[in-house]
Amino acid sequence: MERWKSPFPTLDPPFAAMPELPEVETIVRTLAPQVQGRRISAVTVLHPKVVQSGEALLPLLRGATITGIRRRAKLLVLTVRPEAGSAAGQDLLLAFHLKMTGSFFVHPADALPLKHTRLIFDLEGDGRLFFDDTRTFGYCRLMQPGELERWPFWASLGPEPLDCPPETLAAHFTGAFAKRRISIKAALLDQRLVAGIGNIYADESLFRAGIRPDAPASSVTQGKLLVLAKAVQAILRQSIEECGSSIRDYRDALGNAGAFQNAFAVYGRKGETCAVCGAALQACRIAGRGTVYCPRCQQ
DNA sequence: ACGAGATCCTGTCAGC
DNA sequence: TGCTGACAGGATCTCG
Repeated sequence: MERWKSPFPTLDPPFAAMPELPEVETIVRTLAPQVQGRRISAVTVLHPKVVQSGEALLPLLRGATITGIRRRAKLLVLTVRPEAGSAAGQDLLLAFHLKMTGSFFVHPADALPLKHTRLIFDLEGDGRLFFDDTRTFGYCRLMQPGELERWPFWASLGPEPLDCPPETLAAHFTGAFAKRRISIKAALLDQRLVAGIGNIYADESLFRAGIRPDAPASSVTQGKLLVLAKAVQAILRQSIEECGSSIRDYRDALGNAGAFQNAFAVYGRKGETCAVCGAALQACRIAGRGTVYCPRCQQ
Protein backbone atom coordinates (compact mmCIF):
# COMPACT_ATOMS: atom_id res chain seq x y z
CA MET A 1 0.00 0.00 0.00
CA GLU A 2 1.28 3.45 -0.85
CA ARG A 3 2.22 5.54 2.11
CA TRP A 4 0.32 8.79 2.58
CA LYS A 5 2.69 11.71 2.08
CA SER A 6 2.15 14.74 4.24
CA PRO A 7 1.86 18.03 2.31
CA PHE A 8 2.63 19.95 5.49
CA PRO A 9 6.00 21.34 6.54
CA THR A 10 7.82 19.84 9.47
CA LEU A 11 6.98 21.27 12.88
CA ASP A 12 9.78 21.88 15.31
CA PRO A 13 9.32 21.35 19.02
CA PRO A 14 8.29 22.55 21.46
CA PHE A 15 4.66 21.64 21.48
CA ALA A 16 2.67 19.44 23.82
CA ALA A 17 1.27 15.94 23.39
CA MET A 18 -0.22 13.13 25.25
CA PRO A 19 -0.38 9.44 24.63
CA GLU A 20 -3.55 8.67 22.72
CA LEU A 21 -4.33 5.43 20.91
CA PRO A 22 -1.40 5.47 18.43
CA GLU A 23 1.13 6.43 21.08
CA VAL A 24 -0.01 3.76 23.54
CA GLU A 25 -0.03 1.23 20.70
CA THR A 26 3.55 2.20 19.84
CA ILE A 27 4.61 1.94 23.48
CA VAL A 28 3.07 -1.54 23.71
CA ARG A 29 4.89 -2.66 20.56
CA THR A 30 8.26 -1.32 21.66
CA LEU A 31 7.91 -2.48 25.25
CA ALA A 32 6.75 -6.01 24.45
CA PRO A 33 10.11 -7.45 23.33
CA GLN A 34 11.80 -5.87 26.33
CA VAL A 35 9.52 -7.20 29.07
CA GLN A 36 7.58 -10.17 27.69
CA GLY A 37 8.45 -13.35 29.57
CA ARG A 38 10.64 -11.59 32.12
CA ARG A 39 10.45 -12.06 35.86
CA ILE A 40 9.90 -9.17 38.25
CA SER A 41 12.34 -9.32 41.17
CA ALA A 42 11.18 -6.19 42.99
CA VAL A 43 8.67 -3.33 42.77
CA THR A 44 9.32 0.19 44.07
CA VAL A 45 6.49 2.69 44.44
CA LEU A 46 7.84 6.24 44.40
CA HIS A 47 4.65 8.29 44.39
CA PRO A 48 1.65 7.79 46.66
CA LYS A 49 -0.90 8.31 43.90
CA VAL A 50 0.56 6.09 41.20
CA VAL A 51 -1.00 2.83 42.38
CA GLN A 52 -4.68 3.73 42.30
CA SER A 53 -6.04 0.37 43.42
CA GLY A 54 -4.87 -3.09 44.40
CA GLU A 55 -1.95 -1.98 46.54
CA ALA A 56 -2.51 -5.02 48.76
CA LEU A 57 -1.61 -7.24 45.79
CA LEU A 58 1.79 -5.59 45.26
CA PRO A 59 3.76 -8.24 47.21
CA LEU A 60 2.48 -10.89 44.78
CA LEU A 61 4.41 -9.23 41.95
CA ARG A 62 7.76 -10.26 43.39
CA GLY A 63 8.86 -13.29 41.41
CA ALA A 64 5.97 -12.97 38.97
CA THR A 65 6.47 -13.26 35.22
CA ILE A 66 5.16 -10.73 32.69
CA THR A 67 3.22 -12.93 30.28
CA GLY A 68 1.31 -10.39 28.23
CA ILE A 69 1.12 -6.75 27.20
CA ARG A 70 -1.72 -5.17 25.25
CA ARG A 71 -3.64 -1.97 24.64
CA ARG A 72 -7.32 -1.15 25.04
CA ALA A 73 -8.37 2.45 24.37
CA LYS A 74 -5.56 4.54 25.89
CA LEU A 75 -4.82 1.92 28.54
CA LEU A 76 -1.77 -0.33 28.59
CA VAL A 77 -2.46 -3.67 30.27
CA LEU A 78 0.21 -6.04 31.56
CA THR A 79 -0.68 -9.62 32.41
CA VAL A 80 1.47 -11.03 35.18
CA ARG A 81 1.74 -14.64 36.37
CA PRO A 82 2.66 -14.95 40.06
CA GLU A 83 5.23 -17.49 41.17
CA ALA A 84 3.96 -21.05 41.45
CA GLY A 85 2.72 -21.68 44.96
CA SER A 86 2.16 -18.01 45.72
CA ALA A 87 -1.01 -16.80 47.39
CA ALA A 88 -2.41 -15.40 44.16
CA GLY A 89 -3.09 -18.63 42.30
CA GLN A 90 -4.13 -16.81 39.16
CA ASP A 91 -2.83 -14.17 36.79
CA LEU A 92 -2.89 -10.54 37.82
CA LEU A 93 -3.51 -7.53 35.61
CA LEU A 94 -1.81 -4.15 35.71
CA ALA A 95 -3.76 -1.49 33.86
CA PHE A 96 -1.84 1.75 33.24
CA HIS A 97 -3.29 5.05 32.12
CA LEU A 98 -0.53 7.36 30.91
CA LYS A 99 -2.77 10.43 30.75
CA MET A 100 -0.68 13.29 29.32
CA THR A 101 2.88 12.63 30.36
CA GLY A 102 3.25 8.99 31.36
CA SER A 103 6.06 6.96 29.77
CA PHE A 104 7.90 3.67 30.08
CA PHE A 105 11.57 2.93 29.65
CA VAL A 106 13.78 -0.03 30.49
CA HIS A 107 16.98 1.22 32.13
CA PRO A 108 20.08 -0.73 33.18
CA ALA A 109 19.88 -2.59 36.49
CA ASP A 110 21.90 0.05 38.34
CA ALA A 111 19.85 3.04 37.14
CA LEU A 112 18.58 5.40 39.83
CA PRO A 113 15.09 6.96 39.77
CA LEU A 114 14.71 10.13 37.73
CA LYS A 115 12.97 13.26 38.93
CA HIS A 116 9.56 12.06 37.79
CA THR A 117 9.92 8.30 38.15
CA ARG A 118 6.79 6.99 39.89
CA LEU A 119 7.16 3.23 39.74
CA ILE A 120 10.04 0.82 39.13
CA PHE A 121 9.91 -2.89 38.30
CA ASP A 122 13.26 -4.60 38.69
CA LEU A 123 13.59 -7.31 36.06
CA GLU A 124 15.54 -10.45 36.74
CA GLY A 125 18.76 -10.69 34.81
CA ASP A 126 19.25 -7.06 33.92
CA GLY A 127 17.05 -4.03 33.68
CA ARG A 128 14.64 -1.79 35.52
CA LEU A 129 11.33 -0.87 33.99
CA PHE A 130 10.52 2.75 34.93
CA PHE A 131 7.11 4.35 34.81
CA ASP A 132 7.73 8.09 34.66
CA ASP A 133 5.05 10.76 34.75
CA THR A 134 5.74 14.48 35.11
CA ARG A 135 2.25 15.61 35.96
CA THR A 136 1.29 12.62 38.07
CA PHE A 137 -2.11 12.25 36.42
CA GLY A 138 -1.16 8.78 35.24
CA TYR A 139 -1.82 5.73 37.36
CA CYS A 140 -1.90 1.97 37.43
CA ARG A 141 -4.51 -0.38 38.85
CA LEU A 142 -3.44 -3.79 40.04
CA MET A 143 -6.29 -6.25 39.66
CA GLN A 144 -7.37 -9.84 39.61
CA PRO A 145 -8.81 -10.79 36.20
CA GLY A 146 -12.51 -10.46 37.08
CA GLU A 147 -11.91 -7.03 38.54
CA LEU A 148 -10.94 -5.54 35.22
CA GLU A 149 -14.35 -6.16 33.70
CA ARG A 150 -16.02 -4.77 36.81
CA TRP A 151 -13.98 -1.58 36.71
CA PRO A 152 -16.58 1.01 35.65
CA PHE A 153 -14.23 2.93 33.36
CA TRP A 154 -13.18 -0.25 31.55
CA ALA A 155 -16.75 -1.48 31.30
CA SER A 156 -17.95 1.82 29.87
CA LEU A 157 -15.35 2.04 27.08
CA GLY A 158 -16.73 2.36 23.57
CA PRO A 159 -15.53 0.27 20.62
CA GLU A 160 -11.99 0.28 19.29
CA PRO A 161 -12.09 2.48 16.18
CA LEU A 162 -9.64 0.29 14.23
CA ASP A 163 -11.28 -3.06 14.93
CA CYS A 164 -14.03 -2.82 12.35
CA PRO A 165 -14.63 -1.66 8.77
CA PRO A 166 -15.35 2.06 8.35
CA GLU A 167 -18.99 1.34 7.49
CA THR A 168 -19.43 -0.40 10.85
CA LEU A 169 -17.75 2.44 12.70
CA ALA A 170 -19.92 4.95 10.85
CA ALA A 171 -23.05 3.00 11.76
CA HIS A 172 -21.91 3.02 15.37
CA PHE A 173 -21.39 6.79 15.20
CA THR A 174 -24.88 7.21 13.81
CA GLY A 175 -26.39 5.36 16.74
CA ALA A 176 -24.13 6.78 19.42
CA PHE A 177 -24.32 10.42 18.29
CA ALA A 178 -28.06 10.54 17.67
CA LYS A 179 -30.00 12.72 20.10
CA ARG A 180 -26.74 14.06 21.55
CA ARG A 181 -26.61 17.80 21.94
CA ILE A 182 -22.87 17.79 22.50
CA SER A 183 -20.52 18.91 19.74
CA ILE A 184 -19.08 16.34 17.36
CA LYS A 185 -15.64 16.95 18.87
CA ALA A 186 -16.91 16.33 22.41
CA ALA A 187 -18.48 13.12 21.11
CA LEU A 188 -15.17 11.91 19.63
CA LEU A 189 -13.42 12.65 22.92
CA ASP A 190 -16.01 10.74 24.97
CA GLN A 191 -14.37 7.36 25.64
CA ARG A 192 -17.79 5.80 26.21
CA LEU A 193 -18.78 6.55 22.61
CA VAL A 194 -15.53 5.58 20.90
CA ALA A 195 -12.28 4.56 22.60
CA GLY A 196 -8.78 5.95 22.25
CA ILE A 197 -9.30 9.32 20.58
CA GLY A 198 -7.86 12.38 22.33
CA ASN A 199 -7.53 16.03 21.48
CA ILE A 200 -4.96 15.71 18.71
CA TYR A 201 -6.70 13.00 16.72
CA ALA A 202 -10.13 14.55 17.22
CA ASP A 203 -8.96 17.82 15.65
CA GLU A 204 -7.04 16.10 12.86
CA SER A 205 -9.89 13.72 12.01
CA LEU A 206 -12.47 16.50 11.88
CA PHE A 207 -10.22 18.54 9.61
CA ARG A 208 -9.67 15.64 7.25
CA ALA A 209 -13.41 14.93 7.22
CA GLY A 210 -14.27 18.58 6.64
CA ILE A 211 -16.53 18.84 9.67
CA ARG A 212 -16.70 21.82 12.00
CA PRO A 213 -15.68 20.70 15.50
CA ASP A 214 -18.52 22.66 17.11
CA ALA A 215 -21.24 21.10 14.98
CA PRO A 216 -23.80 19.30 17.15
CA ALA A 217 -23.04 15.58 16.99
CA SER A 218 -26.63 14.77 16.08
CA SER A 219 -26.57 17.22 13.17
CA VAL A 220 -23.82 15.43 11.22
CA THR A 221 -25.33 13.48 8.34
CA GLN A 222 -24.81 9.75 7.83
CA GLY A 223 -22.74 10.47 4.75
CA LYS A 224 -20.49 12.79 6.70
CA LEU A 225 -20.17 10.25 9.53
CA LEU A 226 -18.85 7.71 7.04
CA VAL A 227 -16.31 10.26 5.85
CA LEU A 228 -15.42 10.88 9.50
CA ALA A 229 -15.07 7.17 10.27
CA LYS A 230 -12.69 6.78 7.33
CA ALA A 231 -10.72 9.86 8.41
CA VAL A 232 -10.42 8.62 12.01
CA GLN A 233 -9.14 5.24 10.84
CA ALA A 234 -6.76 6.63 8.24
CA ILE A 235 -5.23 9.11 10.69
CA LEU A 236 -4.88 6.63 13.54
CA ARG A 237 -3.31 4.05 11.19
CA GLN A 238 -0.95 6.58 9.68
CA SER A 239 0.11 7.76 13.13
CA ILE A 240 0.72 4.19 14.33
CA GLU A 241 2.81 3.63 11.21
CA GLU A 242 4.85 6.71 12.13
CA CYS A 243 5.16 5.60 15.77
CA GLY A 244 2.82 8.28 17.08
CA SER A 245 3.16 12.00 17.59
CA SER A 246 6.04 13.34 19.61
CA ILE A 247 5.56 16.42 21.57
CA ARG A 248 8.04 17.26 24.23
CA ASP A 249 7.13 14.49 26.70
CA TYR A 250 6.22 11.58 24.51
CA ARG A 251 8.71 8.85 23.74
CA ASP A 252 8.09 5.20 23.00
CA ALA A 253 9.58 2.53 25.24
CA LEU A 254 12.84 2.63 23.29
CA GLY A 255 13.18 6.38 23.81
CA ASN A 256 12.30 7.17 20.21
CA ALA A 257 10.20 10.12 19.16
CA GLY A 258 7.34 9.51 16.71
CA ALA A 259 6.93 11.42 13.48
CA PHE A 260 3.22 12.03 13.07
CA GLN A 261 3.47 15.54 14.53
CA ASN A 262 5.03 16.51 11.21
CA ALA A 263 1.73 15.65 9.54
CA PHE A 264 -0.46 17.78 11.79
CA ALA A 265 -2.82 19.80 9.61
CA VAL A 266 -4.40 21.82 12.40
CA TYR A 267 -3.30 20.74 15.89
CA GLY A 268 -0.93 23.33 17.33
CA ARG A 269 -1.15 25.43 14.16
CA LYS A 270 -3.42 28.25 15.34
CA GLY A 271 -2.98 31.32 13.15
CA GLU A 272 -1.05 29.46 10.46
CA THR A 273 -2.50 29.10 6.99
CA CYS A 274 -4.47 26.04 6.01
CA ALA A 275 -2.31 23.92 3.69
CA VAL A 276 -5.37 23.04 1.63
CA CYS A 277 -7.12 26.40 1.12
CA GLY A 278 -4.82 29.03 2.58
CA ALA A 279 -7.29 30.40 5.12
CA ALA A 280 -6.03 31.30 8.58
CA LEU A 281 -6.57 28.43 11.01
CA GLN A 282 -8.77 29.45 13.91
CA ALA A 283 -8.65 28.42 17.56
CA CYS A 284 -11.44 28.09 20.09
CA ARG A 285 -12.34 26.02 23.13
CA ILE A 286 -14.64 23.04 22.78
CA ALA A 287 -15.38 20.65 25.61
CA GLY A 288 -12.73 22.50 27.61
CA ARG A 289 -10.03 21.63 25.08
CA GLY A 290 -7.95 23.81 22.84
CA THR A 291 -9.34 23.33 19.34
CA VAL A 292 -7.92 24.38 15.98
CA TYR A 293 -9.81 24.19 12.71
CA CYS A 294 -10.02 25.64 9.23
CA PRO A 295 -13.08 27.89 8.96
CA ARG A 296 -13.22 27.36 5.20
CA CYS A 297 -12.52 23.61 4.83
CA GLN A 298 -14.64 22.57 7.79
CA GLN A 299 -18.32 23.38 7.31
C1' DA B 1 -30.67 12.79 32.19
C1' DC B 2 -27.65 15.49 30.21
C1' DG B 3 -24.11 18.86 29.58
C1' DA B 4 -20.93 22.41 31.13
C1' DG B 5 -17.29 23.69 34.01
C1' DA B 6 -13.94 22.97 37.79
C1' DT B 7 -10.45 19.94 39.35
C1' DC B 8 -6.06 17.41 39.69
C1' DC B 9 -0.54 18.51 38.45
C1' DT B 10 3.93 20.36 36.71
C1' DG B 11 6.54 22.63 33.28
C1' DT B 12 6.72 26.18 29.85
C1' DC B 13 6.20 30.54 28.06
C1' DA B 14 4.32 35.32 27.30
C1' DG B 15 4.06 39.64 29.36
C1' DC B 16 5.24 43.14 32.55
C1' DT C 1 16.11 39.68 35.16
C1' DG C 2 12.62 37.71 37.71
C1' DC C 3 8.10 37.20 38.85
C1' DT C 4 3.17 36.13 37.82
C1' DG C 5 -0.41 34.12 35.52
C1' DA C 6 -2.19 31.59 31.64
C1' DC C 7 -2.06 27.38 29.43
C1' DA C 8 -1.59 22.42 28.30
C1' DG C 9 -5.12 18.18 28.93
C1' DG C 10 -8.07 12.87 30.39
C1' DA C 11 -11.19 11.53 33.27
C1' DT C 12 -13.96 12.51 37.31
C1' DC C 13 -16.65 15.19 40.15
C1' DT C 14 -20.09 18.74 41.12
C1' DC C 15 -23.62 21.68 39.88
C1' DG C 16 -27.45 23.62 37.20
